[in-house]
Amino acid sequence: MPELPEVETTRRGLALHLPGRRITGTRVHNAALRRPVAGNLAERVDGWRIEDIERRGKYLSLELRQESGDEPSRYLLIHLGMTGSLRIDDHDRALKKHDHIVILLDQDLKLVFNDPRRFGLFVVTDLEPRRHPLLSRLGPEPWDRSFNGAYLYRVARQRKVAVKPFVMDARVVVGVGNIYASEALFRCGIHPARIAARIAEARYELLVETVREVLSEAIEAGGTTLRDFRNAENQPGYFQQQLAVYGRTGSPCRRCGEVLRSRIIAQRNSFFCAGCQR
DNA sequence: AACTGGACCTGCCGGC
DNA sequence: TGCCGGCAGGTCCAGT
Repeated sequence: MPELPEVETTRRGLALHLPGRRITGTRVHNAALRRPVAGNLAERVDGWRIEDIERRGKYLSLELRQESGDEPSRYLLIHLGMTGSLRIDDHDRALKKHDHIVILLDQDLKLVFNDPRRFGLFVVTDLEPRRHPLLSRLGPEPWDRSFNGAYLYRVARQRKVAVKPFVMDARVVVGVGNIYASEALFRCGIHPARIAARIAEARYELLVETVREVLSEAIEAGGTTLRDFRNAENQPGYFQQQLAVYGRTGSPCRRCGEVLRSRIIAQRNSFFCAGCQR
């Protein structure tokens, strides 16, 4: 489900409700996520106040503080995996299938983590998120100045992989998943199977621009809803209407009319126009 | 160091 | 109608 735009959409929705809320309890209905949820989650977050919610790559971090104030912060690191979602509900609203974790809040609210495939993560830590092992080796954010054509060109020197898995590698740049990799590469005319080391710096400059463009537009549209993505207010995203290649195998390219193709690259289905992309 | 394939899960869709 | 295979938005790890 979520790539960066869907995670950012979720963050923005939660940011309207969570800051200032006090955690009054937790319910773990199924701890078997990609890693088991800490058995002592309740005692580690009970009574803490949610200070802020941030995003790093596809991770969300909730900063928690004690009411007293001078203790260091504690954090909930949350990853939505392929099918995860977070929503705010009224306290007594019934749970749904795959609602694995519930964080009870004051003002009769609750934060609910739902994840059918359970590839997501729900981690409590006293480490600053950027120092946590899950996040410490992440590459730049797409809008960081350090993410530029020269950087991509340099990093690609020793890579023999195709450019699509290259830009989907979170150590290279965060947030670009299977949908937006295909879309960005289409927009800048780079063939997804082209070897990363065989792309000129100028074309990488272009790729940086189109990655930013596609992600920004998708955030504007509230993300892409293929099957089940919902934001924190339970509304779908609308970017799927603007997808130029993803999931459009066999349809005509909107730019040149050629029939769009797909093929598996590095175990992931990849969509492109053989006429527009080299 | 970098790449590959497999593992982790459930739901849904199409074909028979 | 039901069963079965294939596929799905993401990482992570072991083996090479």
